[in-house]
Amino acid sequence: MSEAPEWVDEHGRLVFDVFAQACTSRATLEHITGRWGILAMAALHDGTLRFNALRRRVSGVSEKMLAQTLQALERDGFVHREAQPTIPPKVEYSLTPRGRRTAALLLALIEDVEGQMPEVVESNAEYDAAKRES
Amino acid sequence: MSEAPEWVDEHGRLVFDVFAQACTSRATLEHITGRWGILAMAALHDGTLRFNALRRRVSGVSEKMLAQTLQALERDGFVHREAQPTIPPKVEYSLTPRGRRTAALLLALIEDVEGQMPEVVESNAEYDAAKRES
DNA sequence: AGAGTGTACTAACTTTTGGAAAGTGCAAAC
DNA sequence: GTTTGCACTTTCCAAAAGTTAGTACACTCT
Repeated sequence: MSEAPEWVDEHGRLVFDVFAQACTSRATLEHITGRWGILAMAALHDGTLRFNALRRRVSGVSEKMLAQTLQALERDGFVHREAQPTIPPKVEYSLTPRGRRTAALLLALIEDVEGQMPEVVESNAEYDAAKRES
Repeated sequence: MSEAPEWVDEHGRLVFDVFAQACTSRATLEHITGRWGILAMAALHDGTLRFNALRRRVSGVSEKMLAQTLQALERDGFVHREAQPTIPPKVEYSLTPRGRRTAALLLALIEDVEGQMPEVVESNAEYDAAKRES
């Protein structure tokens, strides 16, 4: 049975490793942790959104980058795209079950970061002060 | 008592919001979720590493980007830098307690992604096939 | 009725960023 | 005594991101 998928080694373990330069998992990780990926995923965790609604929620994205980001996430199976061929067009984006699981982790991360921002701001000030006097 | 810090609103809630374009929390989030930030944090979660050891672990980083990434993480208080003024120089990087907490979330995310890579690869293939026939 | 706005993009162009290579200054190994 | 390693910084060019304009049509406002 040489039917075994290529992504397990001789011991049956997954061979994906983000620390390996050429591993495809690194690209996938970048899609979801990238500047806009993480925000798009988090925004969609609250529910389905249309393209421009998403664009307003993720303030600062350009249309080009949002489209590009969503295409990557759709290709990886995190996001579902449903287009109605009406005029004007209506396209709805939502998370797949897999995407929802991952988005939950991203939300936890976002909350962690927002929560420790006071310390981060203080840390920044100390670092800058220390460097200025050197 | 106008001693109240600027980062709480009139109801005592934190005002940091990564969805707001100008919020400093967005920059901080990018430092840890950026291409190299997440890998550096994850690598340091296993223990203290020197600059070049870290560079070997995070395969593919240029020296410039690793230095830049570590400086941002140190400034934000996620990473501690300890330099011994010997010749040749010896600089050790480790996570701060705060950094360790955040790194744990990043590790969970990395494991989640590595674990679903088989589905991702399949999803990629379907997406590409669907697009090719259109 | 004609102008303006909204929809979901793509294409062309410009600016910013990332990476590759070389420089630094000295010491230990070969 | 030449190569190697250390922890970076600087310079330069390619790649990525952002900005702007265009599409084709419908609905709203005046």
